[in-house]
Amino acid sequence: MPRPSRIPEQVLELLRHGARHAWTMEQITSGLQDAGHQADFSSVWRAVERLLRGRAVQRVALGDGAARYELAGAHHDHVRCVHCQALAALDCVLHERDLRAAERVSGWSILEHRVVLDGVCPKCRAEQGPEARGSRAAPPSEAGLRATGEAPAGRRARARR
Amino acid sequence: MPRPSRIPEQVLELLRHGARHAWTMEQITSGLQDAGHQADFSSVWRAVERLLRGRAVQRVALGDGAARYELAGAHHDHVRCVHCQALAALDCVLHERDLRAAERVSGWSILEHRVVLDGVCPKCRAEQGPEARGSRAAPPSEAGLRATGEAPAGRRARARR
DNA sequence: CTGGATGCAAATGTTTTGCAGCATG
DNA sequence: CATGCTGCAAAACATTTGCATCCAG
Repeated sequence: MPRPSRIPEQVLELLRHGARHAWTMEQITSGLQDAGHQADFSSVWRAVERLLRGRAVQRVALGDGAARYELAGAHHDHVRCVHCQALAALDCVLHERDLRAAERVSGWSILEHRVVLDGVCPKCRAEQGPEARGSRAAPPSEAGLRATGEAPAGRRARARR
Repeated sequence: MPRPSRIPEQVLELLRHGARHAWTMEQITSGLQDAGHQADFSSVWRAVERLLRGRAVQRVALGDGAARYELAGAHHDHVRCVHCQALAALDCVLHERDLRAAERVSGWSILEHRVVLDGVCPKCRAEQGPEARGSRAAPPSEAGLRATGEAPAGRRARARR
């Protein structure tokens, strides 16, 4: 084989021990660079692609237009704060029996699932007021669709989409 | 008011009666054009944005890099075939009680949820073989990650991401 | 007239690929 | 000394915005 393919390992290392649940490609790249590894974006991209194919990493779409990657296995779902865009992991909220039921009803075989919840984090609920609580159906105006705050853990500057 | 703002209405009409569950921006645009409406992409984009703000339409991320839009309300989850990329709607598989439980455990207020299941549609399971069934954890090689087939209902030519 | 909607074009951001070089087995 | 990983650059895509224009009120 050619070069010992360090980047995939470095990516795994980062995903295992980094302080984040789901990483954008850019976050992975700069994460590696911060760790002292010289890593080109496209090399990282290809490494992640390989890891995806090898089922070591999975892609999650949080609905904000940026693809995130996280370790496969240790399954967890995600909650995103509609105010500050904070992201947290949750123990799986979808039960096997519900998946089985869905299989029976639909006729599909279900292999994986990804759940993204939109909500309000405890911090924002405390700060920005209790009016964000409870109203599950249709909040009055357009609050939250274009959240203004910034995420705690340094997300990208521009809130796309 | 200015021009009678026909595009948002046309978009809603399309989403209500079109033969699709979730539409990409491009699908909406060409759908309107096929319906005889002259619709510029950016005008459609802004119309959808308005509909999003007005809570008439919601965005769903299926994880393939293209944002989809669908009517708000009539909530349903999505299953996507890892072989042929077909997309189907499912009755909600996530129960209120599980959401409440997640709220209690996490301390977040949960407003919305989006579930995307990956699986194998009945057609592909019949055609491409039963080996795709059952193996929930880690399929042998890399089957499905780069599905080769094309979706039944005319999806875009290139399978991006 | 006025203000918002529209169309066209271009900017922005992200993902993906082409290609040459190069380090290991 | 061939293979497949790397890096750099650019292409391909998708999303978003600027701006002049247009039109119902």
